[in-house]
Amino acid sequence: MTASIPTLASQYEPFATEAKWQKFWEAHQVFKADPNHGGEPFCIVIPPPNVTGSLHMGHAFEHSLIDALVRYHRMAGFNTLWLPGTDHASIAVSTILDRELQAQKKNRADVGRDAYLERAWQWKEESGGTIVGQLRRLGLSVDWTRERFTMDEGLSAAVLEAFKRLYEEGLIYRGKYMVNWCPASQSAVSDLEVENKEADGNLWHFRYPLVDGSGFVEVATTRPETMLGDTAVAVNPNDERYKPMVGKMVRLPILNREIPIIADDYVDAEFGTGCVKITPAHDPNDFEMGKRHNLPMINILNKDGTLNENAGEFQGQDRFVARKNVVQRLEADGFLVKIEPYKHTVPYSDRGKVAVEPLLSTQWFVKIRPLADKTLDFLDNHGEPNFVPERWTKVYRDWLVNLRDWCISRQLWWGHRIPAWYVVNQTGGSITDETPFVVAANEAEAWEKAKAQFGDEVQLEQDPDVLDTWFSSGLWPFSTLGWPDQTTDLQRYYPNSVLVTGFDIIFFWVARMTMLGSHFTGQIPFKTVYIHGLVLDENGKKMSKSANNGIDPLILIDKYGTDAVRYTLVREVVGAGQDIRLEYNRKTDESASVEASRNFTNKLWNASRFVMMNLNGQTPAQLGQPDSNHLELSDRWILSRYHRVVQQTCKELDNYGLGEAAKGLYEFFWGDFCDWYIELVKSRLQTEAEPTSKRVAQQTLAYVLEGTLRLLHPFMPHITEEVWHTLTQTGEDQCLALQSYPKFNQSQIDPDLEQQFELLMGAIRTIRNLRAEADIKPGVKIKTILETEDERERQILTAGQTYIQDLAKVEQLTIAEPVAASEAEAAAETAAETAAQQATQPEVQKLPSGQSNFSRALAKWGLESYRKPAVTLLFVLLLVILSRILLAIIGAIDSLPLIAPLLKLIGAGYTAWFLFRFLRQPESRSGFTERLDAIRQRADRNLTVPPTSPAVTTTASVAATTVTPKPATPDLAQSHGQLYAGVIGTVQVLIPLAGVVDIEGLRARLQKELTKVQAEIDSLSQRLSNPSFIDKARADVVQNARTALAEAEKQAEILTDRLQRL
RNA sequence: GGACGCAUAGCUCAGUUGGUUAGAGCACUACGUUGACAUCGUAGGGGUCACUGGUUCGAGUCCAGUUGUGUCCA
Repeated sequence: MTASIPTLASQYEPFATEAKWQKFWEAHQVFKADPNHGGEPFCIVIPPPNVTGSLHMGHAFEHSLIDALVRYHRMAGFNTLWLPGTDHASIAVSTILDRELQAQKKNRADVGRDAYLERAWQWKEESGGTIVGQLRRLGLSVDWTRERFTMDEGLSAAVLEAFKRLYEEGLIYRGKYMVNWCPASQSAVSDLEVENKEADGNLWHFRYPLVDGSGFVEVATTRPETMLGDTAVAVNPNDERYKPMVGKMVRLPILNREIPIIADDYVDAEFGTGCVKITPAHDPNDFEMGKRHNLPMINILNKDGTLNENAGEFQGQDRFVARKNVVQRLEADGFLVKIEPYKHTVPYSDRGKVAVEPLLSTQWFVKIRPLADKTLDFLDNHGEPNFVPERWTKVYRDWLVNLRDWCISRQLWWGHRIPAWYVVNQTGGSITDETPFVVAANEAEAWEKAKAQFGDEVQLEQDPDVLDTWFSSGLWPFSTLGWPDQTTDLQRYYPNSVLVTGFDIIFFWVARMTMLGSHFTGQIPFKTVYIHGLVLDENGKKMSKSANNGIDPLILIDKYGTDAVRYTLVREVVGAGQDIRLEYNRKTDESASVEASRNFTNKLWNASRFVMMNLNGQTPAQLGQPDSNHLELSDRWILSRYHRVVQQTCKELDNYGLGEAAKGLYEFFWGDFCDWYIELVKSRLQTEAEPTSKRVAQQTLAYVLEGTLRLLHPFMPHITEEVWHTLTQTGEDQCLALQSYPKFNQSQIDPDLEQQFELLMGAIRTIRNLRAEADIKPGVKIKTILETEDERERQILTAGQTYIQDLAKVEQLTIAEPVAASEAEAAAETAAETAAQQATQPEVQKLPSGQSNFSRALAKWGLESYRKPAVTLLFVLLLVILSRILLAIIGAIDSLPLIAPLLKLIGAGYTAWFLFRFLRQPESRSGFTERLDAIRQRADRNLTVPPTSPAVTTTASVAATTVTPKPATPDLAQSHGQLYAGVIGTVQVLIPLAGVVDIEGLRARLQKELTKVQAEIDSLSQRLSNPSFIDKARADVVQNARTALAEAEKQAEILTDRLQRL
């Protein structure tokens, strides 16, 4: 595949690119896992989205995180599988279909089970198709050949097998218990599908008369209509007030049923009147009490929430209508004591959005304790699974400890039908609570079992109910891999490596998987559980359907591109588990944070364009790795930064620091690579540039860009794939997604070098700052003097002088040792006197002590590579000859009286002129050291050295229009009018200005800086004068403080000096 | 009522085992269209680190409490 040529477009256009690579990856089965390949397995199963419509931002977020992890591990050499699929979502889909029927004034029964299921499958095809399309649009690196659905053939077989085994082991039972009844879906729901909401209600107080006529007891309730099902009144056995009444009977108003007063520890004597009405069929606590005291359990509700025949005159009324009527009747009969407003929590059905009723009914349950205990054992004794962040372990554990038996039957049609067949001929042809049944993996087996048990004449009917969806999703990590068969996939990829999911699902799903997984496979289904936060809306609210504040990821993808959206979501993550907030403008469908990511993709695109435009059509492979023998300062710096970011990125990714990794790459690429390195190498890429230097720059650019594309690939797969193909010119046989992830090379990381580079960048920033302050036009080239007493700083600045000149637009750069203050003053005073002499007698300042030092510095900075021995030799020879001739001439005419001084002067002047004329010829970096040598030789041999100027002048090499040696600072100040000044480290930055200078502005700026520095000096010296600090703090901390103080004092000195001169 | 988070620049958030003068992106101000990028560049302004107390030579960071806010559980 030929990638488009990026030089054509100056803006990245994501849509064609994304579609292209999504198609490519899938067509070439790039992500198809091969269990027979080598490599440590890395497997993640997708948390299957419900087939209830479309994906929301939470899915996009979760999938972006998973894909980053998966792509990273694949590139890092793991045998990687990411298995996609969807969940049938029994209740959710049923709710949708029931509403659809309701709109047609029909119900489930009207259409029949078969037609209903046909419609359900049709819905699944539509919604599942939408979702799978959206997954593709996200560019996920899933293995589509292994796509699963919770109700497909294999998974259904796994569900039946699991049910059968649990039943045979006595871990599934059928019984009549209190369940949460949802009148909307007319099904039982599990504890988890109930949401408790606080509501303003009332506490109704009633009087129940004692049968013996000795008075009343007063009870209170929030659900008055349940009194119709009361079968007792309970008090605390230790409650002195009621002790004499225990055992007596009261007459239940309206129904006139006689019910007993019982004593039970459960009753809180302090609450209300201390007397509690007991409705065993409609309250979980009352149910328990009812069992303890053998009370009758009277159900007063129909499945749809209306009252049944046990409600007497209220039969057929809706529960809320009946509530009013019951109260009215009690009031009329004189049993109502009072009504007080009361805040209480009401259980609501998560799906049906109506209040659920506790109801006694016959259901299927999983006996949870044995499963939970086994899972707890894995957690407590083996530390499995490992939660990231760790704090979720406690939530998970608490929940496992407090679990109650799990109601798994749902009175719905869409789902896995419970594999129990009732022998209905035993109970008159219909299913009752007492009908015997057989559990089997299929109907044939059921017949076989039933016949064996009940004879050949059996009549069977399968349980009409289906299983809770979580029963099948609890098997997902292994059922998708082929369980119960011992498939190659199962052996290779189970247990999974990581489960990535939201904390809201720990209870629903994670615990189900660990319980079922540990039971059926003897292993926790995943090593690590990575819990991420939620995507909050622009107001920090949880996105939900009911609040209607969801954001469709596709709207943002259409606007900014998939990579931008994915990158935004991942980048927002901090640590792990924290919620992320997505900026979003609902009026314009714009998001500032996604726009920032889009800009980043564009930056990546354009920087890559720049690099490719400057490689002369060569690929990174053709260019080869950066030639270590010819690396320049900036090359070694960016390579050091690059390897550092490789190291950091891998470390972060290994520890689930996805957001940090993404941010680190952003900063490296935009900051280090684009803002600094590319700017630094621009001059080396010109056609007239020195070929070796140019080639090394190209090699380094290509190498770092190619590596960065790999690093970024897990976060922005499409654009990196596109650019990588163009850059490397590889065909269809390869793709970035399957390249290896970069590995860092410790030997390339040079902290010392990076620190030195900080000084250079600081100097550049300071000069730019001064330029801006002094209102110097961006295009204007200026003169700049950098002064520092620190020889090392001078060396660093000298080594990077072309960088300073290039990036700060400096035409003439002087790096010098400052003169002492007293000397400066003296020099300033005598400036006028010496002016004439200076005008006629060019001066060259003394070079820094010892050339050998300087040479070593050059060697250290890698500049020695630019020495051209032959040229040097030739040059030195020329100088020697020239000197000899000059000396000979001078010597010859020296004998003549009076003329000697004049000739000496002329000779010196001529020498200088000649040298500079000559020096201008071979101007290039290679002439750098030679020129220094020349200046030094000349200074040593022929010229007088002004005693007041012990400074070095290293004039600009390439861009200099003049190489006239500059006088030392004070004189320069005199000759140039005013100086604009700043400080970085202990380097004084001076910019001579010809025109009018805003003295006050400069003074204010210097003063501000001085105040800041002074504050630091105060703080540091205070600390250092504290004996206990010196005593107790770590030695390096003390040393750092001393160094910092010294530097601050130097800065203060420089700034004070400057202020005085104004 | 219990548990777990969060509180740092106008906004969204970083800030490693306590150690220089607390950072980034967005927004804002000024200048700039120099042949990668205006979806850009350069520079700048902007913070009593929620509050109170404690530990420490030293606290945004650790401890206790208070306030505000969010989530889960009951």
